[in-house]
Amino acid sequence: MVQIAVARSGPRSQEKRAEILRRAADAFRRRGFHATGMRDIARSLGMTPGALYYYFRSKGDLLYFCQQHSLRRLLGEGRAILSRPGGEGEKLRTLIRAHVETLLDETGGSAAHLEVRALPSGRRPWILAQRDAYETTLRRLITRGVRSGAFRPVDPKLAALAILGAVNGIVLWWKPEGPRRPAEIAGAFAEVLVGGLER
Amino acid sequence: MVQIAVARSGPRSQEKRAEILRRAADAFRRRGFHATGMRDIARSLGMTPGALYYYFRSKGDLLYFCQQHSLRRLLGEGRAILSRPGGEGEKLRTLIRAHVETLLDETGGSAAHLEVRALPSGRRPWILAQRDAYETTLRRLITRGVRSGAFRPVDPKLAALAILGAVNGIVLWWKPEGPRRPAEIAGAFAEVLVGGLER
Amino acid sequence: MVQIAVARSGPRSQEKRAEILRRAADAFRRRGFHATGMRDIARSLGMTPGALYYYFRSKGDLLYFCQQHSLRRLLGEGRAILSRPGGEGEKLRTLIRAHVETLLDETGGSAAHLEVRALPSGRRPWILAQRDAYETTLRRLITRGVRSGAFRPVDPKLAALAILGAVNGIVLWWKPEGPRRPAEIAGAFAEVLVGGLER
Amino acid sequence: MVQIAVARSGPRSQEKRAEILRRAADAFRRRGFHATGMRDIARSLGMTPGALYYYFRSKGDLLYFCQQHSLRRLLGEGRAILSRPGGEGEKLRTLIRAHVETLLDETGGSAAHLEVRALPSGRRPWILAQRDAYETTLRRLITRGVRSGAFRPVDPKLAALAILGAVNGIVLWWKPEGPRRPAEIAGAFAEVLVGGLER
DNA sequence: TATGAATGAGATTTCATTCAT
DNA sequence: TATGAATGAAATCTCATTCAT
Repeated sequence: MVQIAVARSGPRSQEKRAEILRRAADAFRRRGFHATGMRDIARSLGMTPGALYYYFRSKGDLLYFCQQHSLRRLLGEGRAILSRPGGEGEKLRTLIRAHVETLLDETGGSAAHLEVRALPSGRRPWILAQRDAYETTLRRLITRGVRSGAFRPVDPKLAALAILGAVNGIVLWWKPEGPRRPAEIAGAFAEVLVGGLER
Repeated sequence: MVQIAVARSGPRSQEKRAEILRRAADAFRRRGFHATGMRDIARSLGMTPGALYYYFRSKGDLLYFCQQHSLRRLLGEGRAILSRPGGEGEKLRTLIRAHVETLLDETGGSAAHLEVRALPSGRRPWILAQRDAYETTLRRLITRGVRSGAFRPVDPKLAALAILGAVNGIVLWWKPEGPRRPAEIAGAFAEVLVGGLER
Repeated sequence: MVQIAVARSGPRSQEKRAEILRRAADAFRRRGFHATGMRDIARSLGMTPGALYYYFRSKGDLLYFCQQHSLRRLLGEGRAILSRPGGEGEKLRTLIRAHVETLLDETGGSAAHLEVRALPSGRRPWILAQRDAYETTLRRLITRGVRSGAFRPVDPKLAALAILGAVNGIVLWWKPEGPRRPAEIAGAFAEVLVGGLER
Repeated sequence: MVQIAVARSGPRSQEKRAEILRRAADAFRRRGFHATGMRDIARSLGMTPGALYYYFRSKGDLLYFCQQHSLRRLLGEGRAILSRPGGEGEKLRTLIRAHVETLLDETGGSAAHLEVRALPSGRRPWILAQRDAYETTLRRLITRGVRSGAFRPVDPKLAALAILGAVNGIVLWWKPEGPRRPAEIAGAFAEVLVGGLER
């Protein structure tokens, strides 16, 4: 089930596909989609550019599967968190922490879900739908918190966007070799962002 | 004084330069720097691509001056706000509102200051310095608030990055033709983001 | 009569035309025809590129008139030298010295007659004819010297080309600010080319 | 050993690289570097312009490797000649003949070492150094001849430049399809430049 | 006479992609 | 499965030239 994100079209080794996605995601995150060439990705894998096309149809598909992987994981975690018992504040903190840690999880190579504009148009709808679903999950949690009185009466949509912007923005400055560990960042962001909602 | 950002190299009408920058910034914001061609910018101005080079040395320079314009304005406003009397909470709200409105001010054509990676290397240091200066301004305000007891004991650097991520992220989804006015967004973000810091 | 090379089409100040040609020739000599832009020439004159077109039809024409000027002078001197009394050896030495000094005469700005390939096709025949005429003059002098016994029995055409190659090549390395004066070079070349190296 | 000039960066068949260099050198020699487009070179090889970039990084590099090839060969021959026994006059004649034949050797595709100004700045120092080394070789031979009394007391530097100018100038007028064979030209030039014209 | 502005053709170069082997 | 080689479209940029003023 875990491999669904990656498994496709028969024999093509899933491991290799996953490895490629990891490197691609890493490159996209560091340099941006357009500034990253297939050459760069291939070189970082010790392959030739042509070989990548045995595993993926196009550069756009590479981006698509990166984002798919990311979003699937985020959405899974998000829904799991929502369905647990507990107060909205605590749930939201947990969700933000999970989001940050997923984003910065190097081995997962995720975090490429920002450059939606670069997606091949045929792939975009699916990603947008998933992204909306995730945003909806988040918004629903906020709405509940507002209703229950746990949160102040904010506009849930804008609050959700503020939170997403803050956490997604991390990838623009964070570097694995930098001083801050993901958990530290995750905790601080959860505190600052949820504190603003709670009464 | 506003035009300083734009005035350079003799006659080359500043108005035209400003007009070009506006359109370029708009295009960069919508499609991203790499996905925007000189053709696109020229067409939106009713010019030929070559004509742009009469006003700007390169596409990278176009980005540079967009960012310069943006940052100059943000920094000016930021410093002005800090030097006024008042509590840190209120100042921070004002600063966030000003930031959002600057970012979304279409006629200013600003908001392109996100794609630092795409800057020509010779131009990057200046932009990074200005960006750091702005971040420092924000961090300093937060630090003061923490010291004065107005804010909770957060890590000022991470708090600043959370706020900046949230507000800068707006340009990724906001469209002039959408339902929300800049002022509305500005107010909501200020509330959510500052509320999290205040005791 | 002297101005014929430059005077054309009525009022257009001949002085200005001459001044432009001097600068153009200088630029062509230093950087080569293709690497020299109309901008460069205009800037060195304190003009705008457009203004040059008031005086000359095209960049190719600029080259043409430079070469015309050069060749006219060389040919005039060459013929004068030939018609004087004296031995062929001495005449050839004088001709070489005159050629070198003309070539390196900065104020004359000549020496641009090397890049024949760059001439507009309509202008080429005239230049080629003049160049041939000059070469013929030189060849004739050598032929006479061979006949008179002053020179060894060389192939006059190849000998002429050797001499021309040697002297024209000077512009590829000589710089006004360098240590050698034109007269010094002229003398040395005349000696080596006419007298040879061996005793 | 000959291929060292060409061997680089892995497989990229050296034969193809050499073939490209030959054509490029030929085109540069005929039309000049700036007047030769990558299109021209590609067409003469039955390729697309883009394909050239699989073998060479840039047009400037094409020029660089042409010159490198030329200079390596010239320098090798020059040094070999100097180290042989014999009188300076005879050695100089041999060197000039070798130089001319190398220059006009079509299959070698050499002779492009004149347009130093067009070299990419990073490549220029190497070429200039090699060129200086060659000139030094020649100058040294002349100096020895002067000391030994075989040559008249000329300025060795200027004499060397005269000889180089004469032989390099050949490429400006020589065409493979013309009437004179390289050996004929080589002999005549050697005779005139070493023996002079006068008896 | 000269300028600011613009044009349009062309140059080099990049890059995702393909394909025979 | 993978590679070397090649393609072709597009991108940025340059530059001689024109033209209204």
